[in-house]
Order: sequence, then structure tokens, then C-alpha cells
Amino acid sequence: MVESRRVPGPPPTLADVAERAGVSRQTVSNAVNNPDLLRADTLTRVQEAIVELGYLPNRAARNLRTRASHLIGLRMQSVQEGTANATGDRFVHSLVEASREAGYHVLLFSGEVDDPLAGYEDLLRSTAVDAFVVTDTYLGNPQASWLEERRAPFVAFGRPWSSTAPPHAWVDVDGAAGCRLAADHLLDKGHTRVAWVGWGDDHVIGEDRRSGWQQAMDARGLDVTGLDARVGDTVVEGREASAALLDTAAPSAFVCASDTLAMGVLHTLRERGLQVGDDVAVVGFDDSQVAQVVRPGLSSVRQPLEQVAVEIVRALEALLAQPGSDPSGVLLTPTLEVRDSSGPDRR
Amino acid sequence: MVESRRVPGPPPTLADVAERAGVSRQTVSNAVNNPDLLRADTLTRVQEAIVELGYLPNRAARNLRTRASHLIGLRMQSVQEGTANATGDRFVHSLVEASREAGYHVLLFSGEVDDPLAGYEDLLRSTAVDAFVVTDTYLGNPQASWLEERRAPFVAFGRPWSSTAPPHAWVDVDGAAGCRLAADHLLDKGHTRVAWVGWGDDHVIGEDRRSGWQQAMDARGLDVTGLDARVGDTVVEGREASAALLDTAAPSAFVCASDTLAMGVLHTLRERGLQVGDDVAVVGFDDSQVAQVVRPGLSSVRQPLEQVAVEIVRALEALLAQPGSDPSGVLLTPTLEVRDSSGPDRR
DNA sequence: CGCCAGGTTTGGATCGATCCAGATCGGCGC
DNA sequence: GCGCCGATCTGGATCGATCCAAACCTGGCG
Repeated sequence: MVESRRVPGPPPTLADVAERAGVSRQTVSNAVNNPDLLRADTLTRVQEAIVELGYLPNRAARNLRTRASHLIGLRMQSVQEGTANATGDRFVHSLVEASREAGYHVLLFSGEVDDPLAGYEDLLRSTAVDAFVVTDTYLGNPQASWLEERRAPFVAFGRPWSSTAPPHAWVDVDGAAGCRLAADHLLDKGHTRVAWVGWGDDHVIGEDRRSGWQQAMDARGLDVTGLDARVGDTVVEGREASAALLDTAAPSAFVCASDTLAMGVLHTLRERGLQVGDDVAVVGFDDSQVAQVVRPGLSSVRQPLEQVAVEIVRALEALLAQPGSDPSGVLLTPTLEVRDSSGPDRR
Repeated sequence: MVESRRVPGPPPTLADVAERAGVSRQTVSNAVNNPDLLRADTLTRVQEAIVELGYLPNRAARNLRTRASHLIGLRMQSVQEGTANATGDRFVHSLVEASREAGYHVLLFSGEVDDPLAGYEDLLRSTAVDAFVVTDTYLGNPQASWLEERRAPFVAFGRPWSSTAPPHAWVDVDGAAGCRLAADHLLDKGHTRVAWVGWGDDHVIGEDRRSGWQQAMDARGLDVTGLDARVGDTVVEGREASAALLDTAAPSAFVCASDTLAMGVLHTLRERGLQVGDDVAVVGFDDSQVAQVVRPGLSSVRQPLEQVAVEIVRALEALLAQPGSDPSGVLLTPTLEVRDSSGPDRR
């Protein structure tokens, strides 16, 4: 009713609220954190004072006392120009949203590109964040074991591919299942020669995705010999690899480890005057903006990033509530966004 | 030399360092914050103790005392599916990087989509952030004046388009200059009928960009009547608008307010069997990933987001150092990324 | 009517850093 | 040898919340 705070001035403190409500500081604190400890009428009185003054607990003071910041640290990946990689934005947004619902905020940081640990150390030691979300758990990445060693709570977006590393909480998307989905989709349409364009065989995620394609082919008794290529994640390499495959193995469809590679395939088809979809079908991976706006639309495997974020936050909460509990892993299944590059049925 | 902290235990405090170095707490504090107050040998001794213990000031305690969090709040925009919008990721990354160099971190938050003020209020009152970066300052957006009213320090990425609003610090990219650049680029190649595909005339940013195209045309004494279209920011609308323009005004080149619209134009050209670049040239805006991977490559106006971030942080620092100082504005000029969709010279 | 258990409320100590004012040190001029 | 000033260092108070233990109610029961 008062609402006289035109010009803010210093924010009200717990003591201000206590004085206004005629109770002690501790009672106000309880009203905020353990309302059921108060008698109903006292609670009402305090809550009114809180509203009238527009009180909100000072974060720094609360953090100091409770030894928790309610912040989740996330290290920004460097943006790669020239690729269709779109997971970054969508994932970060989902994580922010999921965190909010759990009462957390996301703290972004970065560090020297060549030092994957930079930034983590400082935030940890200065108790600036409660936990980390680690996103690039490719094989040989030191963050996970480093954080494990310091007993820093963290959840990885990505499986611990190395079995020697200590286990930690993780959430991941089943890339193999996604590529099986893509390959089955094409096989169901009547294709028999479905090629794979993926990443080098030292790339565990790439090999995982490739295994999905291979499983689908194997399940139908189709030979995959000579039907695959492994290159770097660039449009040019996708173009060259697909051109070579067309010459040597005459596939009628391609499954790709990324939308970037799929764009390379589309370039090749166009160069050769082949109709995308009608003559040769293509499916990418990531459902990037590129897949959505290119014409004809590029069918693509879509990672359930919103769900990933929710599971990550869930895991973080478990971790922070039960520091000693066994870390768990969650594997989510992607979906397939079907667009024109899938082409018509051939049966 | 000790380095005995295998299992972390509680982080060391100022008092721990003081004891080890045989000085008072205050002296350690000075060693960290005002090293020039100490005698050289004392400083060395304290610094050694700091290194040995791996001390880093507790953020919460420091924040409480200094009434500063060294955090910059940034509200996440909702991701738009089906557009080529790429500024988000690049800008956020640049901002994180620029903030780091100034000793700040970026705190991401979000709020109900329909309430543009949600989230700001809580962070402000709980003194969780020192300042905000506001990114969507389209006309009629209430954040700026709301924050102004509460005397919350903030810098806008985007000009205050309304002259009635109180002035605030801002950094923006000169969209008109960018589109003038794009149009001049095409005119220099010999085009005379350069069309505009942009956003509705109630969209101030769209109108600003359009004015750059018009200036370029005017400067060469070229009539723009019937050469423009204003639609929503979707691929489909870009396709339809360009088709209509080709029928009615026969332009030989297009400048677009976004890469999304430009993709629509590319679709139209393909539908009609026109060679992109050779028959009709196209320039987009944003230099999105789509522009980079589509074939032929889409020429596009590129915003200097890295520089924008640096200027924003610079403005924030000025604002926080001198709360009363006059807010300033910075207008940066974009560049043009030339790709194949520009086509060859026609002279 | 006094006492006790339970529900409520309270004051003091505390988290870890910085602000402040005063104490101590060292050197210099007379 | 004395006094003074600036450079250096120190202890206590403080930021605003929560933890803790103790004090205060209230009603029920012997």
C-alpha cells in the first residue's frame, strides 16, 4: 500500500523488515526459508512487511552464510565459423530455462582456448559457482577427471567414453540411435545403397553415430563395404567425400554425421545436376538453422536439448543434495525431422 | 613448494594466509587489492603464502562487503526456429570474452516470454548483478525506461529509437551504413535495378536498414519506386516477396534486411531457373552460418559483434565507475562479406 | 495451582572479506 | 638525542543473512 520507493535508495534488509513487522530478524528469515515454523498470524504480518518494502534477501550475504551461490558454471565453447553447428544456442537457452525452474542461474565463463582447465580453477576456489556443466567430454578431455579430483560437483553433457576414467554424472544423446533412425527412414523408403559420411575414426562420437548407420544396414543384410567416408567436419570435405562415393559406390542416399557435412553432399548433388530427394536422398544431424532454411529442406536428426538440460539440472540437484551418492547417467533418444531431402518413397 | 592439497578440504581464507605469512588479515587483503601499500619484502612473503595455500578470495564475502558482484546480467532471447538468426551465439560469446578481460562474468537469466521485465527485478533487488546488458531495444520495449527509473546501471545493444525516453548508454551497429555498403557493392558491379526486401515499416530497425539502401540508390539518381517489399522475417515471405518483385519490377539484384529473407530470395531464383549471382545478385544481413555454408555462398553484411561487446563492457565500466556521468552512445560500422551470390561485374 | 512439553520467538555468534581509525616503524632535520 | 611525518601494519567493526542455543509463550495435566 505504501509503494513509496520511487527512487530506490539502498535495498531493504532483513532488519528493516523485522522492524516494520515488529519481530526479530530470525523470524523474518524463517518466514522466508521455513514458513511453517511461524504462527499463521505472524507469518502474514511478516509477509506483508516484505511486500510493502519490496524485500529480497541479499544474495552475497546469503551465499556467504550458506556456502552456496546457486550459480551453475558453463564454459563457452568457441564458435566455429563455416559450420552449421547449432547446438550451442539452443542448449544454453534450454539450460538457462531449466536452471531457473530449479532456482539456479547460469554463469558463463571462458578461458584461454588452448587450456581447457582455465577458468574452472578460479571459479571453484573462489566458491563462485556451486557446480559446473561440462559440455565437451570428447575422449582425452581432462576436465572431467580434473574436476573429479577436486571433488567439484559437475554433470557432463556427453558420456565418459573412456572406461578408465572415474565415473561421473552425465547426460547424453544416443547418436547411434539417431543415425539408425535416419538410416531406417531411408531404407524404409526403398533405398538399399545408403552411404555414410562421417568423421575420422579417432572421433568417438563420430564412430558412435556411424555404428547406428551400420546397425541399420546390417539388420537388413546389406553390405556396407565401400559405402562410407570419414573426413573432417567441413562443407568442403563433405562435398569431396560424397563426390568420391558417388563415383565409386553409386549410393542413392546419404546419412551424415552433421548438417555441415550434409550441406557438402547437397553441393555435390547440385553440381552433378542430381535432384535432392528425388534422385538422391540426404539426412543430416543436428537440425541446425541451416537444415531449416535451406531449400529443399534438409531432413535431420534433432537432439532433444531441452530434455537434456532438464536432466542435467535434475542430476545437479541430486549431486548437490547428496554429495556422496552414486553418479548416474541418462541417455536420451533423438528424433528425426523429416523434410524434402528425404525424397519420396521408392517402392 | 608444499602443494599438499590432494584432497581439497575447505578453501583457505584470508586468515589462513595471514597466519602462514605472519602478518595481519588486513595486510593480506592489501597484498591482494593494494599491493603498493606494502613494503617489498612483506609483499613477497604474503604472495608466497598465497601461492602455497592456493588462496583466492571468497566471492560471497567480498561481494557482501564491497556491494558488488562483478556479474553482468544478460537475458536470453528465445531462439527462433526457422530463421537464420545467428547473432545470439556470437554476441554472447564475445560478451563473455570481453567481460572476462574486465574482470566480470556473465550471468544468464530468462523469464516469462510475455513479461519482458521478469527476471530483471529479482536480480536487481537481490543485488545479484552489478549491471545489465539489454539486447532488444526495439521501440516500445519497456526495459530501458524501467531500468532507468530504478537507476539500475545498464548498457543497451541498440539505440534508444524513441526520443522521448530518457537517454541511456548504448552501443549499436549502423544498419543503414551496412545496407548502403551492400547496395553500393552491387551498384559498383553495374546493377541499376537493385531491389529491397525488408521488414514492415513499423519496424524501426528494418526502416533504418532500408534507408541505407535508399541512400545508395538516391546517390546515383536511381528511382526506387516499386523496387521494395516489406514483409515478416521468414523464408517463405522472402520467397513470395521476391517473386512478386521479379514479376513487377524486374530487378537484377536484391539487398535484404536479413539472411532469412535472403534465403527466401535464393529459393525464388532457383524455382525460376535463374543463376544466383550470374543472373540475379543477392546480399543478406547478419553473416549467419547459413550464409556461410549455403551454395553459392551468400554475401552478407556482418555486424562487428566482437567490437560491440568490447564497447559495451567499456561503457559498463565507465557507468559503474562514475554513476552520475553522462551516458554515451557508440555506433559501429558493419562490414560486407562478399561471396558468390554477389555475382560478377557487369560492366 | 504449579509444572512440563511443544510450539514460537529471540539474541548472539558466525560466514570471510573490506573499511576505518589508530598503533607502530623508520628516517630525517635540527 | 629529540620530535615529527609519512610509510607500513594492525585490531575491531561491519556488510546482511543464517546457525545455534536459549528464552519465551501456551495449553494440558496431575
